[in-house]
Amino acid sequence: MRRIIDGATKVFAASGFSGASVDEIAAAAGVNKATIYYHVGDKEALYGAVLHDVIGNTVARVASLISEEQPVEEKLATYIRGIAATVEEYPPLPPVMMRAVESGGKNLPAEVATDLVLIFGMLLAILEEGEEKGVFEPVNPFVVYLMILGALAFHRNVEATWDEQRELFATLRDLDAGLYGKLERMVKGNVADDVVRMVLKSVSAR
Amino acid sequence: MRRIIDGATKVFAASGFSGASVDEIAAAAGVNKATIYYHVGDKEALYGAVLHDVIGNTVARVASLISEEQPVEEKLATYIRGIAATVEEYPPLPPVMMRAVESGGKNLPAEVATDLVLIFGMLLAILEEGEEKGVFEPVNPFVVYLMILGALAFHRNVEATWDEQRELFATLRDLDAGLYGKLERMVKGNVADDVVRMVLKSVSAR
Amino acid sequence: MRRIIDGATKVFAASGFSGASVDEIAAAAGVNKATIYYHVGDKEALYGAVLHDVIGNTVARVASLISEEQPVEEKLATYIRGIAATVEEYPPLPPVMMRAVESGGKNLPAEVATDLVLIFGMLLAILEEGEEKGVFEPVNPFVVYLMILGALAFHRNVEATWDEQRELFATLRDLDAGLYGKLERMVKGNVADDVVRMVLKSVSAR
Amino acid sequence: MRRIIDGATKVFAASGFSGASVDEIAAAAGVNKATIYYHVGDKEALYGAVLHDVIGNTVARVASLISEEQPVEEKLATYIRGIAATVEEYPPLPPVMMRAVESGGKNLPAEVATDLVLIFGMLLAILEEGEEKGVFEPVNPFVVYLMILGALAFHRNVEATWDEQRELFATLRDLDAGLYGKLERMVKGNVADDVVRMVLKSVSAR
DNA sequence: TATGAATGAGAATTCATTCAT
DNA sequence: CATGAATGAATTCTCATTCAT
Repeated sequence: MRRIIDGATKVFAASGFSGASVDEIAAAAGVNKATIYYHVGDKEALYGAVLHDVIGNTVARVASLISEEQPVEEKLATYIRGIAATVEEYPPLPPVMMRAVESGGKNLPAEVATDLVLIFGMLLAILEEGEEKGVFEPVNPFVVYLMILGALAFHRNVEATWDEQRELFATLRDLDAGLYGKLERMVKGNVADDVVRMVLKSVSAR
Repeated sequence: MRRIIDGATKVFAASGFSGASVDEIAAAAGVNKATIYYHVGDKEALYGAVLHDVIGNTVARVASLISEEQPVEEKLATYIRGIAATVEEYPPLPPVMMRAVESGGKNLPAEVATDLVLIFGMLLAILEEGEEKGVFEPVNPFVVYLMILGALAFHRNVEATWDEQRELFATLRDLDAGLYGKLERMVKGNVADDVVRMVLKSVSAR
Repeated sequence: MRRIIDGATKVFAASGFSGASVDEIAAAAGVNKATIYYHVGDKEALYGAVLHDVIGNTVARVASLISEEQPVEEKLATYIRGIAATVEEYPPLPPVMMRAVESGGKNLPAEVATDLVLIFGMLLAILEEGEEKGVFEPVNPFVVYLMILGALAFHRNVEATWDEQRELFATLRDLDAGLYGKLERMVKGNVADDVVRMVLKSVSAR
Repeated sequence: MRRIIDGATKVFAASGFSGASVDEIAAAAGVNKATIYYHVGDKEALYGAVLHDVIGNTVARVASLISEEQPVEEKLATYIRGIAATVEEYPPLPPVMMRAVESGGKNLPAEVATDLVLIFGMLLAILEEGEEKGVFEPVNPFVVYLMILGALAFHRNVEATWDEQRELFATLRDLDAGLYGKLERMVKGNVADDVVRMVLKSVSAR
């Protein structure tokens, strides 16, 4: 089971739902194709299992990092860094989460929906606490959520493939070497701190 | 040609690159499958043509909205609202862009990479101008770019499919009606203004 | 063992040899798939066991109904009614027998062939006795056998599924309500008596 | 199209619906497997097309043989011989028809149901005419239909596979050489005349 | 005696692509 | 410029069978 989920996670993350083939997944997992069907069910069920595994783990991890005693700003920072860290250690997360949201629930089992709500609920609680304490000003928590996720998800992705795309951006490099260099530094830099700083600034009272 | 691109855009947006079938696209476009090959080339070329059409149009539109005379904060607001408006009128944009970035350049022709850089370049120019004028503080422009795009893209997607997902979130509604109601209001609300406000706040000097 | 045979009979009758899956049979029997292999052997052996069970029982039943003292016409009537009664009580018989004959002996073990010959031999004996006594005229016993079996088997099948097919024959009903009504009465009527009458008439001397 | 239907007819007749593989059919038809899907649709549609072709042809043929001027007994004989002749020239008919009826309409397209009703309607008309003219006595036409079809269908099948089954009946041969010889003669004999004679006798008035 | 797990072989179906017309 | 037909190569999924426990 573990091997199946891990293999599938890798392949789904690399190629998306329709891009991934069950053959490929079986090979990556080191099991027979039929074994996947025996234990998990069809491709869609497998996809759901992967999402639940990946996102559920993220929820657990981030929850464990935040402690009640922290000041609320720190909680928010921890939340962002927690997601960023998971992303760092666990590259498949962003594409998988992006698809989960983006697929709009098609192929999205209830467990996964719950996971997504849970992880959002954590942020909501932090923002409400901050607002009550007068530390944060009223904001749309969903927008904050989307900005954090969007930034981390996109970034990780671009970073991961920057090198492979060297040719793609060759035109740019020839055209405007300065811009190219700047872009490269941004892409390769540590984005988590930037996100923390910007989000904190944007929600803080005053 | 127009019909082919439009049909393909619809199908690619709905199903992604590997999820879309040339048959489906031909049907959506109302042309024979072979005609697509005659005019555009293979599936990858078709995908490139769609991306170029969609993203290129966005670049042009946003560029036309920003005038040199505007104060830099307004330029930034216009930029964000321009992208939001394109998204509003042109639903396929976010999934297409998300997949373009997410696929990490696989199936991504050079033209499209250029488009993506162009649209980022516009933001970069605005942020640099703001910094020079002392209106903005130094930030990682790429992070800003990602936050804007991420928020708008994710949001549009969730909004578009919220109603279809009603069942999925039924558990949540039963569990915590308050949270559910809040979430619904956030999802359905006008997100562009929130993004503008938060981004401006997060980049402004002081 | 009993449970296996019963489950398998049900499934084979419903789907035929290749249409039935061992998984389905195991589920219908309420035993583990491997248990079937342990007790019976492979699918073909299982099929043989089912046929032997079903047809062997029919042979025994019909044989027990016919007594030496009966006049030969009554023997023939008893034979036909015996088969009809078995069919009535034991719906899987006709499809199983039809498939057994129809498959042309593929998957047909020797035991079952013997059963089929035995049941035919009983008819043969009756017809020969009738001929000797001058009650029946010379006929091709095999044709008589086929007519009896064919009529009972087909009928049972059509009757069993008439209601499910209502839609299929809707066109006919709209077209020619009279014919439809007649057909329905024929299908639902007691066919055994009709077969007895017609067969007796067709074989009787003069 | 012709080649596909012919190949499929051969294979379905030999192995039944689930026993037949689309690969095998494609090979028998001498076309690529995908071509079958392009022209006909899935396996079930293919099966329906075969049934319609086979049974529809039978209807047409038998109808063309019967002329209005014939006395009604001859009409009945012609009807039976017409079906027998079709069976003779067109071996796949019986198993295919048996399955059509036996499947109870599952997988049975409306066209085919119509065909079956048509061929039965012809017999019905003959029997009613005979009854009106006082030549036939009242009988259940459906039973007559089933006896004719059953006898011809089973017979053709047993005959076709008698030789292949030689081993199966070896036990019988050793046991009762006389019975075996008789059986063989019956099986190999011309059954159509026997059926005509018996059916005519069983329905005739007096 | 019974079973959960595993698997190689094959089955149905789809798909991107080509080509003659 | 357009299209119906054709196809090789995958792709998803099933199945009969085995085996360690």
